[in-house]
Amino acid sequence: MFSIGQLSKDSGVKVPTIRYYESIGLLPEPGRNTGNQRRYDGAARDRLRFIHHARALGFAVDDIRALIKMSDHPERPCMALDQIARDQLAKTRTRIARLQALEAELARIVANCEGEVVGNCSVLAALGDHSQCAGPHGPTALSLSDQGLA
Amino acid sequence: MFSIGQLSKDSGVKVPTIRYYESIGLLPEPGRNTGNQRRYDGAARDRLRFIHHARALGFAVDDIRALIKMSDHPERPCMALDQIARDQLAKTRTRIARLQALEAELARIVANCEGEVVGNCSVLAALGDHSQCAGPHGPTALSLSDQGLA
DNA sequence: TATAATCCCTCTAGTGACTAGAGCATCAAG
DNA sequence: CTTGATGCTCTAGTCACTAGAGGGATTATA
Repeated sequence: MFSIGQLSKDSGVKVPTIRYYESIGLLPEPGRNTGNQRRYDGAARDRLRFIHHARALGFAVDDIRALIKMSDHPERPCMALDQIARDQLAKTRTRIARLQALEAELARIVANCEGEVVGNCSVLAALGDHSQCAGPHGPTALSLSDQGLA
Repeated sequence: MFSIGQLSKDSGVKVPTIRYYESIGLLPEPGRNTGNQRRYDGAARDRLRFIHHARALGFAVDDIRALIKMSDHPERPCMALDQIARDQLAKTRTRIARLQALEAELARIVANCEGEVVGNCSVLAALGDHSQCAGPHGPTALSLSDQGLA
């Protein structure tokens, strides 16, 4: 049995984040010692590592909740589980593609700058005039929230 | 002079978002008609388009604020302005690189699945055991907020 | 045993960039 | 003059944390 600080070091998850995970039901409530401090066991550490790894791979908390729920039924087929992972892979690829389009556009904008004054700066001009864009970020092609920015 | 709804259509920015931009000082407060409704002119539309385009390229609101401020001094050198754009390009490239590392890891995890039951699912195993990872998302290599997830 | 440093507790509020909804006022068309 | 769309303000919610206040508990050292 160990303290929340020890668990934090073992797992790489910050102390407030561990408490946050408990508050949203990702981690079960642990036991307490006589001084009301949380005391964890190896199972808690394993689950927290699982959560941390999944978050590091970009899974949403809701996905992780679903993964944990499924892991409680080891006899069932794992199709739904794999599907969550495949969806995450697809989301990641979509994000990469969109960011690459932005990268190309930004590179074009930056390349045109000739280091003069603001008044005739090509960067400002490019930002102000959407029609100069060759890339795929037309008014409807990209939603901001899909860029991983929101 | 046109209404906020018309401005929204012209710019591709939703009505509540326009009001939000005004509330945080990105857009100047427009005039009102006798019924207290906002009335915009072409300059407002141009500025909103500028903001929209910059957001679509991933610039943070604070960056956009800085860009707008600089555009008020057309006689100054545009170095600082270009630097913001170059920083954005660098950020975008960093995000792409990190997402590509995640993509590789996810692809590896998903590829190992043989479609059986949850109990021996390789996806769960891979998520639970960080040490299986070949990629660069070690415990300290990636912070979650740097993935564009936060 | 006393004390100091470190750790832990709960609770509230803040982050970024919006989005949703309540409850009401105004406008444009027929 | 009515009706439906549009507009107004204000509050609260989103996501996944993070920061801070104001205290209590534990542990290491003197």
